[in-house]
Amino acid sequence: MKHELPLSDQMIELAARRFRMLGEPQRLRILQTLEAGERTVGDVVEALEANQSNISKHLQALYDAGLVGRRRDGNSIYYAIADPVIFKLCELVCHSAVEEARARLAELASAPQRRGK
Amino acid sequence: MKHELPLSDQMIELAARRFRMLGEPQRLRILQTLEAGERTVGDVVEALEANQSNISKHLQALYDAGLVGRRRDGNSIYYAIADPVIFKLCELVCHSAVEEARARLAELASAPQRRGK
DNA sequence: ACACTATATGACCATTTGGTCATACTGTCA
DNA sequence: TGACAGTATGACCAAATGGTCATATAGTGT
Repeated sequence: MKHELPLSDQMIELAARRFRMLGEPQRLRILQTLEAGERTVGDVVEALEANQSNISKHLQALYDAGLVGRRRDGNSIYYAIADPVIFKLCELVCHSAVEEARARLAELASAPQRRGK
Repeated sequence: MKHELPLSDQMIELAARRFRMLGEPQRLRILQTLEAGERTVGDVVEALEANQSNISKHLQALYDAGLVGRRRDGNSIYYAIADPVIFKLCELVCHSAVEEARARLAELASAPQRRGK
């Protein structure tokens, strides 16, 4: 049994930073693209039919955050997931999000009290 | 064995929204405050020595996102964690963040190639 | 050296976001 | 009803963020 003492502000900041990294749809798509294995920037650009600058910047951000690794091979740079825990996180979030949506729907159906704005 | 087919854009958006909710230090602090049990807005304000508007808005956001629930009791409104998976998420993120920081330190110590900007 | 490919980055803009103040709303009690 | 406590919300500002264009950088092959 361990006490859950409040996390230090540093820790909070660190965790928030990581969550924020995962809080962008485009970045989630990129990570999803990398799930099958390492990919070059161009690969991702093509897969997502996106802007090169855009992908490059997001990958840089993910790299700075330590969520992906990279290696150079000739002209290309291969990015890869650095920490698979990412997918565990996504899985958990998706499940809970779906559950929540389901619950909200049920609530709407039975007692139509509004919740959103 | 199940295929990991790409999540729908809707799903991605939903997951991103939730991650974004967790991507604010102040909100993490609020959730942490609620970890021990339901609390009124005022309780949280006091615990975090924060601005009332600020807390109220964050709680509203968390509520809209379905991360917390609420009930009224007289003048007060009690907020409570709606989905404990939140803490699992935080735990995972904190672990991985710490690991990553550790790795970065080790790397710095041995081969001082810079990573951040 | 030159041309070419792949990636990174600075500049710029539009949008979003969080914080705060003042104020409105809602329930309680006399 | 009026005074009060607790909470929500509109208005405003400053800062952060994402997207895109143009350009810079780095490696390859001739």
